Amino acid sequence: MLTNSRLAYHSHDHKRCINAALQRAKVLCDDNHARFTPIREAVLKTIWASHQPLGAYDIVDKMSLNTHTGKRIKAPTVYRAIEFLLEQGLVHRIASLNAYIGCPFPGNNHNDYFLICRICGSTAECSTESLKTIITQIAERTGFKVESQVVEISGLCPKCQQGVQP
Amino acid sequence: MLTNSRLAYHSHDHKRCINAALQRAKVLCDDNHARFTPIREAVLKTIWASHQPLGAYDIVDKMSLNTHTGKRIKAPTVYRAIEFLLEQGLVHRIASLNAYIGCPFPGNNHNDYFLICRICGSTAECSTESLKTIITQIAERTGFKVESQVVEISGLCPKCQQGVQP
DNA sequence: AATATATTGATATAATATACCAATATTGGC
DNA sequence: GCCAATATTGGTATATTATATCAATATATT
Repeated sequence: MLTNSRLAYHSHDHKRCINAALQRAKVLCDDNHARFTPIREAVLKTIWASHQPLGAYDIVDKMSLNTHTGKRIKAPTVYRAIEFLLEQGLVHRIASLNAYIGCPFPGNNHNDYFLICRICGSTAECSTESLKTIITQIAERTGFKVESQVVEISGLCPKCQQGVQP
Repeated sequence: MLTNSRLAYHSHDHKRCINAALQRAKVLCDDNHARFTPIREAVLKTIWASHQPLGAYDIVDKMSLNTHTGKRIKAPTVYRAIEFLLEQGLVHRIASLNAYIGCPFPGNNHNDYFLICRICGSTAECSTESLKTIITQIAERTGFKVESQVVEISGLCPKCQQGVQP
């Protein structure tokens, strides 16, 4: 099983997460002959600022702060960057939150699901064949052909179970 | 495993689904000392008009048509009814579609997931311990405590796999 | 019947997402 | 390098989904 839950739910040097994500993104886009433009990079960096999913307008706000100029980045620009990043598998949409989170292992076939802490919001991604297998088996018993899955688990992360304030 | 996939994906007398759902709702609300008012009943009936999840504003539109008066039902009224029906477990929200669907077996503990046909939109609900068990096991390996789950599977229903137009 | 509580009506507005067209930047063929 | 084709971004408007608020009405409780 692949997961970033140790990073998502425990203290760590998050700058390394960000740098690694940006580095991976560069390589992956290069491989795909896709253009990793400054705006797309900035949006990805903003999303990776934490392990908590970020709404599109949160991204708009954070990026507008960072420009230090009068120019505000507009929603369509951010949504277009998100669309690109989703296509490249660099971010995921969390449907139950209307929010976006960086993918810690892009390029993998996405049998993934998310663990979303109800208290601190930190979200880990997990990827495992076994869940996909079970889902496919159950679905196919009814004659349904699985194409994609949205699996979002809400609950308490290890820290928040202990009453540790984030 | 509990599922309504046979009804959702095959020809049947849908009036019976509607009547059964409304009847179950009456009983369940009665048991819970919750008021199954005319508006709540009308919203539930509208949602049960098909096996396809319905957006809140679709419900608004359909109900306004049905009144035959000048009075349009307004969004907040519908959302309040939906909120009530969600609390009673009579309908579910499909997060990936921002839409609502009737629960075919309310009162059960909800380890459920949804099979959503990409073509015709028809959606079946399934409930099985095994999925919940797997999810809980995988999550707890990382120290995460599961509270609730959103599992929405997209793909092709039996009919649409055969190119049958809905 | 009188009061408290719950529900609905009505308006406004928040939050999320997309359509559209013009302007600019980048790529690929020559 | 230059030009045309394509992709990206800027900017405005608007669609879609959801909630806040307060008044009016209906129901339940005593």
